Amino acid sequence: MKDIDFELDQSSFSDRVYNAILELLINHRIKPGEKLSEEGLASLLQVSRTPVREALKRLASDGLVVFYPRRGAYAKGISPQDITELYELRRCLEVFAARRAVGNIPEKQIKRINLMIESCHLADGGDFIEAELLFDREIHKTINTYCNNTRLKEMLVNVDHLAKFMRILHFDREELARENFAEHENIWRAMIARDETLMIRLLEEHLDNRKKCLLDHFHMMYSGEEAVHS
Amino acid sequence: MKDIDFELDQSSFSDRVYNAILELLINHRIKPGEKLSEEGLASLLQVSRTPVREALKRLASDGLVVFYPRRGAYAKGISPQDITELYELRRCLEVFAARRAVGNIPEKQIKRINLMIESCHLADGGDFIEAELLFDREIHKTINTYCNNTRLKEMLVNVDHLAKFMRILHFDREELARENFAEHENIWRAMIARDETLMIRLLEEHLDNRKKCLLDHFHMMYSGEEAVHS
DNA sequence: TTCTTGTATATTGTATACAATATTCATTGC
DNA sequence: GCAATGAATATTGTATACAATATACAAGAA
Repeated sequence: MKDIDFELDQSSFSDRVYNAILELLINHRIKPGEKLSEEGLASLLQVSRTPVREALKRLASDGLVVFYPRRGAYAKGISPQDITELYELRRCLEVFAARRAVGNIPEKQIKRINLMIESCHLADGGDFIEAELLFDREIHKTINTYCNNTRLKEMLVNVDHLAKFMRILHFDREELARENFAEHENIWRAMIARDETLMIRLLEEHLDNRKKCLLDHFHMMYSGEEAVHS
Repeated sequence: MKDIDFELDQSSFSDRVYNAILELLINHRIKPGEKLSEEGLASLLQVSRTPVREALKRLASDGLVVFYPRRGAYAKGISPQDITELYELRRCLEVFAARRAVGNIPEKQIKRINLMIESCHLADGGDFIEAELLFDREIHKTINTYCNNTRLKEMLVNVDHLAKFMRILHFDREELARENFAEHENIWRAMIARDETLMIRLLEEHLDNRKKCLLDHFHMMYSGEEAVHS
């Protein structure tokens, strides 16, 4: 008999704790600079310190957490320098990935995303924000899926997590979503038209805009201070 | 009184075990596909399983080790696909880093490297191989140091480890060193002349050559097989 | 008060213990 | 002989124990 794979949740405590803490960081339930006590997280998540420690070490590899010897783990502090560095790296990696993905995306996926764009055009207010988020995720997922490079995929996921973590606060969510959508739509149209040069230009502009936006917010919020809870 | 930092070896067992296993992998004392028993490494390195596990998890994040749930850690297997993917990623990251480093390198460091090039020209045989290795390391270290992007630096170190790990066997060490040297010297000259366009072209050619060289060796050694100890 | 200094407490880094799952290997049946 | 089965063994994943270090806080000196 062929091995019917029941696939009963292979994920370990370590993995689940990793994802849980990642969520806490990305949703800003844990803020930059905040201490991550092993015991505290262990009792919060109802496991022992061991899987918590493994998760924290992994998050440290990801760059979201910093370990100070014998003093424990802290959520990474964020400085304008960090934002600048991250977005420059992101630009490098995403442009590379997008170039590789162009011409690799199956017709079905193209249709799927075109439909999501339609939805955005039809929706408004809260619905638009929701629809735009789905479109945003899907376009990034598509580039990730079809760039055909395993390690690059991991790095893209990583910079994505870092970017989310650094997106500390946004005032006007709808305005942001509108800007994001306009930029993404243009990038997407260049992608499916296979106009690589245009796509790269638009993608670079997009990321530069997002970087600038983040930096402006950062400076407005923390003018004078060096870093957020460094 | 100013804090005179005695700096008495902050490194933990975890760190030292990590470096030890990394060495074993890079020097091919542990071969691709080989099992990495926690108990075995623990007794080899005279520590408990805990720091070994932390080191293995970190190496897994680095992509040098693969974990199979409840079955343990294995040195990553190598396929031509892996080599191709790595060198394409390396090209992306190193070109980016080199562009950022150009014009950032202090005069003193330029002189230092120029001297190392001199040494290579003067040396021959085993001495040349030795001198070329030093020059190779120094040029990469220089790009890493002056690219001014923390996360990028970590990624460069990572792809460098992966590249070393995949460099399974080389027959003619001197011929390889000569080729490497010629390419590196040209790249370096373009860098200090601040001819970015030429530098990028030479760097890309260099990495493509190294990739091809590795793939050729791989195919010669394992023609027919799918991967090395996958 | 403010700055030391010392002690109690808490937390980390590592070792060990233990339960759950893989692997090994001998035995059985074909 | 070879595949299937199952007990014995080994290894992993997680919990706990323990020693070393850091933190917090109280008492005393400047």
